Amino acid sequence: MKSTGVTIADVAREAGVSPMTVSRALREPERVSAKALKQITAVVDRLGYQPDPYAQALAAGRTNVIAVIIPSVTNNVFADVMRGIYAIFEGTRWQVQLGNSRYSADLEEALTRTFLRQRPAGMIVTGIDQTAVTRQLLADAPCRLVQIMELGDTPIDMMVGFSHREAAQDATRHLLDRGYKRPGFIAARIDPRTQRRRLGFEDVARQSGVYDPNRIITTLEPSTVTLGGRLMAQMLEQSPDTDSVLCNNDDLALGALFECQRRGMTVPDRVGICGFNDLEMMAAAYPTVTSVKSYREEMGRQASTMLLQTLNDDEPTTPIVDLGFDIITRESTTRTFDDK
Amino acid sequence: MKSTGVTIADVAREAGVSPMTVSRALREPERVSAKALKQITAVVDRLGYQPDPYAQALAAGRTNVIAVIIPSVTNNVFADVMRGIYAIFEGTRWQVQLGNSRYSADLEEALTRTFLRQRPAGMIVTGIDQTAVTRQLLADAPCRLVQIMELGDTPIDMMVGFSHREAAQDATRHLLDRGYKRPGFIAARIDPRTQRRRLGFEDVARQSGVYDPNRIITTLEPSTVTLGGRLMAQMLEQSPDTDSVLCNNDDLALGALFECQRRGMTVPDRVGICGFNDLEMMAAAYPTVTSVKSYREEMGRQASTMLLQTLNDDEPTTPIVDLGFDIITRESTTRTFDDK
DNA sequence: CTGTTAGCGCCTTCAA
DNA sequence: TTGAAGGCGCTAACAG
Repeated sequence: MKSTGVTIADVAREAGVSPMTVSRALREPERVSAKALKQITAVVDRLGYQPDPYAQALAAGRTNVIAVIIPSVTNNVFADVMRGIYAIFEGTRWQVQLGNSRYSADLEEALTRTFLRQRPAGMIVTGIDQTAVTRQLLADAPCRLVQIMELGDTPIDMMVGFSHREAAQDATRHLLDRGYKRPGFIAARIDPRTQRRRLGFEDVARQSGVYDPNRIITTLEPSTVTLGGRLMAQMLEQSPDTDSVLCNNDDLALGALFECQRRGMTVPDRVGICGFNDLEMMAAAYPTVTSVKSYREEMGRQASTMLLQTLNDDEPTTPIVDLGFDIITRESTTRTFDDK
Repeated sequence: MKSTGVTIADVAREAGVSPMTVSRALREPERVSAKALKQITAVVDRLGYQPDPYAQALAAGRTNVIAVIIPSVTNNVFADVMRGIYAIFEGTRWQVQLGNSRYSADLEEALTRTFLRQRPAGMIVTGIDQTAVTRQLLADAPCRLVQIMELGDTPIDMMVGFSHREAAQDATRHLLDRGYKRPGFIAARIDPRTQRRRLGFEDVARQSGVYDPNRIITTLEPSTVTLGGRLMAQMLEQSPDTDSVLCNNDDLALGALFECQRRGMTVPDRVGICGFNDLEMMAAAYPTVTSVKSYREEMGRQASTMLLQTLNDDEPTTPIVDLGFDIITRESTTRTFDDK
């Protein structure tokens, strides 16, 4: 079975040059005479020649594949990151290939193997908690790599992210600064970043003398809005005096918000809610909730830009980029029709 | 640059057979003697041999790529579909490759070309509104194809979806059945499916004599929760007596819900809200809103299953599968602390 | 059941 | 600036 049928040899014949010249004309046009180039370009257009990526990969020993591994395709957070990545590679000669590790280190290892076998031109992977084997595979890989989402002291190569622990610290401080005295923490889908956020919460809660393990509720279930409601309900039942919650993400925060409304508890007066990521919907929520803004699309863009630089034999100015975060508070108008 | 370094020739040498036998052992183990198979398997494991996918593609003239084209990577709807697709192809020898057409028919055409050049083993594309050129490309493609999301009379090959127009008709009828008299329709990101939903709304509104163009608000902007709030506000200003809205999707519906709360309008008493897709969050929303449930993950699974059947030289029982939809109403408890 | 032969389409290397 | 030779790693097609 042929590909499109038209090969580099066809073009060469029609253009009256050797296949090699066509190959060059396509990849290094400046190393081909203007005359031949023009000739070849015309024939390529006329015949609709398209290089076979597999033959290219086989012959050249390298590819135009940018392998990206993320833990979830349904999570908005990674969808935003991917948007940033696609934005940068769009229109370039590089092809983004997505792998979904489904929050499993083992699956990630298998995926890494699969990808590496394709000799990608570059890789983007999520987080810093790869298995030792995966880390080794990546370190030995004959391509450049960016770890995204988090920061750490031992980057495999390059890194773009922010400190989830610090972000959670700041968010907790923010709650305390706003006058809340008994903050809680709810989290689902315990991945490494969730853990670090919990640590950040605990850091500040302890420092401030408001730490209470009964106000920390976590579960391994995947995050959903519904689950946010359930966890909030559980919180209010086991620690009824909880006056605020830091939620591990915005889905949980939204669920918590709905649960408060269901119970007729005013937000943010009776209960303050702080989410994480500041997804678009948080800006529209009413009553208003706070959230920790992460720069996800920018993270994808930054990582891709750095990778692109290395692909052009250019080093990025810094191998580690901290994108930071922001606590976003919105006008906290209480509902005018308050409950008793 | 070598791939892993170890090739089929290395395995063959170590196992004392010809490369061809190794190749066979890997792809059609039953056509190789038990002894040779065992021998080869051992060597493969010991050397960590991994076939080079590019060499395979080049030599065999076909690939293990399943090309998928969707219009958005950030839209939850497609994330769910993708989850279904990944679920089916996970663990098989097929590799899913995702393309993002960003709601552009031109980009879709370019993407189709790019994918086709890779001789995919199968394709999944979104919708039925491809350009004539794209349709032709797909029709001529040397692989099987499933169109998803919608149904139509002229499938290119196979099809899995549901009727958006009928769904919107039913949803509108549902609002009227619940006693609402002045339903509106809001939509953003006018894609073909959105158009069909609007038609469905208009069908029933006209039939029932409640059609009013001032209660139809659409915009080309992408859907967001914030935008849902804005459109709802606009609706209530230009047609203050609107008593219900069919929203083109759940993001808009959520925004509309928040806007109603901001204005102190009770849902569903003063205003009924119906979304589209029934995303997970809709189950948790309070006050409750109705939504048209679409079977997105199932759609991905069904499409993939059908494709898989054809890849195994098996025809699916039907080339066109209607997955239908459901109107999901939740216990519509009004808030007990009502406003004036 | 196994091996031989001959490419797949392109690119690297080297020589002209 | 151009071309010839050779091979990337694998697999069809055919013999044996």
